[in-house]
Amino acid sequence: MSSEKDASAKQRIMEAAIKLFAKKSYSATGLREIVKAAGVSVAMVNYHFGSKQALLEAILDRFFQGLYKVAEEILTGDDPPELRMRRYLRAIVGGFRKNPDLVRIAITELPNDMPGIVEFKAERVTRMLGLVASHILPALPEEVRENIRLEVVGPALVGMLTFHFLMRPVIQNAFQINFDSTFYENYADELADIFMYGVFRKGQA
Amino acid sequence: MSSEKDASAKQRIMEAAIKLFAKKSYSATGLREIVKAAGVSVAMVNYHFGSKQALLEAILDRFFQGLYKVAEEILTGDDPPELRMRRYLRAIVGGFRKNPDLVRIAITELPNDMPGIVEFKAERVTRMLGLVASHILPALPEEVRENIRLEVVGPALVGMLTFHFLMRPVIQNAFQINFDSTFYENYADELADIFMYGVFRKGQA
DNA sequence: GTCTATAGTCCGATAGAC
DNA sequence: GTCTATCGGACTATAGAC
Repeated sequence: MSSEKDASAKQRIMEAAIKLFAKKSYSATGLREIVKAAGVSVAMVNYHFGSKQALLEAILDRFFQGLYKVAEEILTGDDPPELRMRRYLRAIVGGFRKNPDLVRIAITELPNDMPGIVEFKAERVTRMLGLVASHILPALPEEVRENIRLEVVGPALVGMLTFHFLMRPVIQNAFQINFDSTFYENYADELADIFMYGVFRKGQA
Repeated sequence: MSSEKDASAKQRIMEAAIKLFAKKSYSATGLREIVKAAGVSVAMVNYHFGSKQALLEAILDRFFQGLYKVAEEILTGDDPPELRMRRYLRAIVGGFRKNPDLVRIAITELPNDMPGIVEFKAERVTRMLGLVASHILPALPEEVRENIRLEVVGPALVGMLTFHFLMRPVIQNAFQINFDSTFYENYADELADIFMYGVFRKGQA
């Protein structure tokens, strides 16, 4: 249990699948490719996860569990909503940086019409946006709140946050830059500024 | 040539492929499914497009050609940059509304590592963001411009604009709303406000 | 828990007739 | 331009041995 090489077969399958799904998409990745990278046999996927689709659901679940956790830790409290929102965006960006593959998979695979996945994903997205809305909206002044359509602002924010990680290879190629820690030093705050000034019309903290 | 039923086989293949790629993704859609919907035989895809991948490239091309056209028509001129930018966002949203399937395909398929597609997509994205930047940035006041990192603001804007169309079925399910013309009446301006106040720190026009 | 072997289906591409 | 037939391979899932 000391190194990743000792990780359980189940864990190794999931790690390999995350890498491959992010790189080539869920449906373009074969089970053979996943188990080869994980060093196990095809039968292990169905033994440990039940099916290829259940493996994808387990991966998406990991992504959303992380989001819920951050939301519940950071959005609560009595600090001004702008401050809590800014901390939240920093935490989200930090989490995305650590797991860009999960972001890619969540964004590219969620919209697809796979039977049984539709309800699954709607439930998770609802819960996610609901957490943010319930903690932040009530603390905003009336005149700001009445001009916000949550069903417009929510998806816009998520798009703003995720698109960079979704398209990172393309953006990197297009701008010829390295996404090192210098790039990310003020990244979350630049996005937070856009959102704060754009939606709340104020950006301090 | 009067109705869509009379459209050429090539056109019918492309229309069917757009619907299916948007619904199920490129790699989850088989040629047999496409040609069945188009009322032709499998051989016609390779005859008219060369390969399944070339069909996808033709679809992505249609999407980007539309974007270039809008950019060149609307971004040019001597009006204040805020005004041109707002008109541009309105036009983009209008175009996306007419072809939500194309947006879905472009966003979900662009990041995938398909050999030969990588250079293709990087070239198009570069050209797209370059058009916007070259028409708008020079007209902005120095103190605004120096605080903008194009490689941050560009993708954030694209994410904000596309995410709604990418996730429309999920959002619809989550918020239990209809995306009718009432929903879209002020939609583009709400996004434009976020962008204007967020990035330019002013939102008139 | 892990394997091998295989069942049964579907894939993209093309040859060749019309 | 359009078709049918078919090739060779890859797919997911599972049965059964250890």
